Amino acid sequence: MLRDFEAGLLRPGHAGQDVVLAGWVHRRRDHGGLVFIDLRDFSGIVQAVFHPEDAPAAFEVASALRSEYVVQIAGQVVERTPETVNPDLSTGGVEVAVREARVLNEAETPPFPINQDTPVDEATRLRYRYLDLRRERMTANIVLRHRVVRFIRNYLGDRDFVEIETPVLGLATPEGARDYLVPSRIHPGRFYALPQSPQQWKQLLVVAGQERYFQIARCYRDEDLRADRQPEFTQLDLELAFVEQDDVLDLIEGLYSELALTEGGRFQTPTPFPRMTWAEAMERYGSDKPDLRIGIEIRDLSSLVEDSEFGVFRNAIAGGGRVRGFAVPGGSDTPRRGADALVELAQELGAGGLIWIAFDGEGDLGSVSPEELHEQTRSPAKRFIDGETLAALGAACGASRGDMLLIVADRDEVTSRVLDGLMRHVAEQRELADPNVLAFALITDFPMFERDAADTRWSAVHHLFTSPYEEDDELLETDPGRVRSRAYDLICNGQEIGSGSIRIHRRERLMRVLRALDLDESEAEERFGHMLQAFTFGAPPHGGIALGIDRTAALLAGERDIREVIAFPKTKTASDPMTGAPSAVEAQQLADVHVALTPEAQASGGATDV
RNA sequence: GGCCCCGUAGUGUAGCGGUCUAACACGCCACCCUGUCACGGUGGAGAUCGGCGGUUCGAAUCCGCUCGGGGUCGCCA
Repeated sequence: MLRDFEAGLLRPGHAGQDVVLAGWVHRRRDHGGLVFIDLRDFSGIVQAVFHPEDAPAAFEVASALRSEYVVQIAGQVVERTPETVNPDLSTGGVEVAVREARVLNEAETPPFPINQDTPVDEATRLRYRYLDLRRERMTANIVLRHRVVRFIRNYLGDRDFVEIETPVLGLATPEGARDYLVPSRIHPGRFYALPQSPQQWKQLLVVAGQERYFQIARCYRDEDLRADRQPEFTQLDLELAFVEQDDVLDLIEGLYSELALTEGGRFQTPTPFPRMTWAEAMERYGSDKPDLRIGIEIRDLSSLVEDSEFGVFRNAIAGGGRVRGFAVPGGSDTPRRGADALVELAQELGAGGLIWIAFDGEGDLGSVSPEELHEQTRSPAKRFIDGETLAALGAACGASRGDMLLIVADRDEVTSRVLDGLMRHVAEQRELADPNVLAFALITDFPMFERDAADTRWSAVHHLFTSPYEEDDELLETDPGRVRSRAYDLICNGQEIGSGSIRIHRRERLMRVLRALDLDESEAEERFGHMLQAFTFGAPPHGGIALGIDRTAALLAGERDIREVIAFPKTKTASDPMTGAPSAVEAQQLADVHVALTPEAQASGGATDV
């Protein structure tokens, strides 16, 4: 070994010991006649002192050191005098009096500071990712991610789960996300697809008698990216035989609450996790992944205004819609311009408009007469709404004076989307969500089907193998939109963390669902024949869930962007500025796999000639 | 694929038609400094303002295209 001790572990108890350390020059402080080096290794930082009298040769070396040089030093651990102790450093009680020093490698001046957490352009960070990862915050994030995965493996291993790998080269499927395709050399014109998730494999493993399967699985989707989306990402995938919905939910709640306790100690994590149906979540929050930290709920105000002379309200109700809204605590301080911006946001989200009602003053709404309340309230709809109604609307939303109501009148689908968007917006603006809280919840009973983008046919909300509620079975043929499924999500702080379901394990039932989706038998046979056949050989009832490891790690690291917990992420255009991937390939490589480029692809730099 | 934002020394920013011969901080280089720890002091080097084209007497600044990065909608069963 080039060292016999780690820098970050030195404590006053080691005083007097001779140690050899190796690491990077984190910072150099040259006092002319005395040089301090902060020596950094994976374990942390310790101060090394170079005295010209005590070790002239080492002092010479120290004078030549620069940031990120790699050095080896030998010297004695010395307890610092009280006035020179550095309380900000875990090793601040000691320093190393260097006797010998050796440069193991020199370093160019880094393109951005390694020794401080300053913002740096994302592309530059990725181009020098190995330097970016040297920074303390990133090092910690990567370690945290490791700890998260290790915790999961231990937790599930302790509960008799078996980790099983599934193929990366699989069958392409037309539905769902776009596949990453891999051409076959041996089979001209045929392609593998990289897995979007191990969904079918895990069900087949349960059919295979693996009653408790899990995998930390890499998944690939060729779709446009976001801050919380990468072309390749990692799921905790798991599946169990002979379980019902609550068994899976209990397992996930146990796993995540203990994970948060162990690796997210700086967060407050309320337990048990609230469970609510999709319908309840949509009613109370307008979202299937509400941020429960915000603490605001949507209320149905229709009955208060159904006789209103205000056309906006009356027409919405007459058209089968409702009037819904919520109170923004302290929101009456919103300036006119801010209110206009909210109206604009509501329209962008698809609403015809937005009624805002600002109750000025303070105290209960009832502390003044309805007439006075009306007078002290600002709202563009004021002349259509009398004082009593204002008070009633406010009361229904739990508002006091000083608050502001945001009200939308339309079909539920619209009011939910708009109010959810508005709620997130004002919560962000007003910092209503406590950053020190992890507010998990489990959402159940998702609808089974939704209209596809073109609104021409029904498509599965979760996936094809999700089990509908038996009691909704007759709706499969009559009213598919009302069929509820045994699908569930784990959410946290307004984000979906994972999603799963109890599966259909009988062939006839699967065929019935496929028929509801207008898939005929031969088509189904072609695409899912292996699954349909597997189900004929005694498939046990089963269910599972898949959870986003990247999001989980980001949440526990307090990071917004999953790129901060991925060692080598890709940019928004799914490229890697460091390696240059994806790249053109030699013409021969394409020929080997029987692939020809379109003229457009060639023009944009496709293959290179051999 | 649509919409929006960003691109100025190594890094982060300022400048937003002429006074820019482009400013500031950190970093870098040199010298000084024996107890600092975001050490301090003095001096210095470093950008033709992402690229191309246009408007203008004059462009970092305005316009178009393009490249790169980011956000968002679509998309992501």
